[in-house]
Amino acid sequence: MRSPGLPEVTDPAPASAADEKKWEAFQWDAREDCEVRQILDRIADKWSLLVIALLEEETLRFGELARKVDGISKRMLTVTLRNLERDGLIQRTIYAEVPPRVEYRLSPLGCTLIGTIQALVLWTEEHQQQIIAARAAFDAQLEARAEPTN
Amino acid sequence: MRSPGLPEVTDPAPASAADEKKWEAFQWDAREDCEVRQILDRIADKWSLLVIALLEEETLRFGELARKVDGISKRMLTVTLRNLERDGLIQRTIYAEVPPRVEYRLSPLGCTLIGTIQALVLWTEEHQQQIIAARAAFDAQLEARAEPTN
DNA sequence: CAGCATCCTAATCGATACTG
DNA sequence: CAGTATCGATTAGGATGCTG
Repeated sequence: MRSPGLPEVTDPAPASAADEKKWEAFQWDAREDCEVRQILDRIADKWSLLVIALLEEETLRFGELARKVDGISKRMLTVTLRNLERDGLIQRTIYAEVPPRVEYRLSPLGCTLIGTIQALVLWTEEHQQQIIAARAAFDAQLEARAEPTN
Repeated sequence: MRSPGLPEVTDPAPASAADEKKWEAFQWDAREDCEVRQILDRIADKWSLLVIALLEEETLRFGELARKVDGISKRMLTVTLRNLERDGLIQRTIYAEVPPRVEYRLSPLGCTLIGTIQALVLWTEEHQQQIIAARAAFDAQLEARAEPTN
């Protein structure tokens, strides 16, 4: 399903960046195979946000990334980097040295994303206490409902 | 693993919203069980972004959401709505009527997210052509490399 | 060091049937 | 209408071993 080879461009001219208020129409929720949703899934996936955020600051090698992104496996790091590279968000530079060295950095396109990602992570950091509290309250409600006579 | 019951608050005082540049320290990439990453995974998941974006505009019923979010199953819509409700991002109102009616709307906390989500979706819409082109180029490279003599 | 291939488990998700 | 419960299929993802 994620086959290469450019799967049909349904919407040919959406890149008019000028109008900030295209939201009133709000037609992007339509089809499942809509490009926007596919791309959104990619950049918002479990590891991509992390990797982009890290590369936002500095160029990093594969091993450095592996160490910084705690919990990621070599396989998933490879997959994530490949996807981001395929989408043109990061650039991969191979240095022909004796111990192979490969560096990853944000591409110009990727750089246009950092503001948005910063905002998202910042929002999460600033509201995590509220969310944790909300979860606790919700779970308490559930338990109270589950064992009313206990 | 996603057990209820408030799983340990490691970071007790992060809600200082004033400093915009806490990014220089950049310590959020640390532990896998970090709250920020868990929350990020939740709101950035396949359906949550869609649902939040839809509720951003208007209050909607279960069936209306099901129709608007093309491709979602009843199960996933239920799961997504429950998660968002548990995180305190949406509010669920049950009307005791003959044909049951349940309405979902963004909570005040959820409303603080809409700007960020708008930005993310907007970015995707504005850059989708570039990404599609990057993918095509990347795939072409791969194929050229795979069959050099063919 | 970087990273691909393989195997295998665990989690996700969709379809269906049933309930208040 | 608005879900819940169950089951089977699909996929993501981790561990490991091998290559340039």
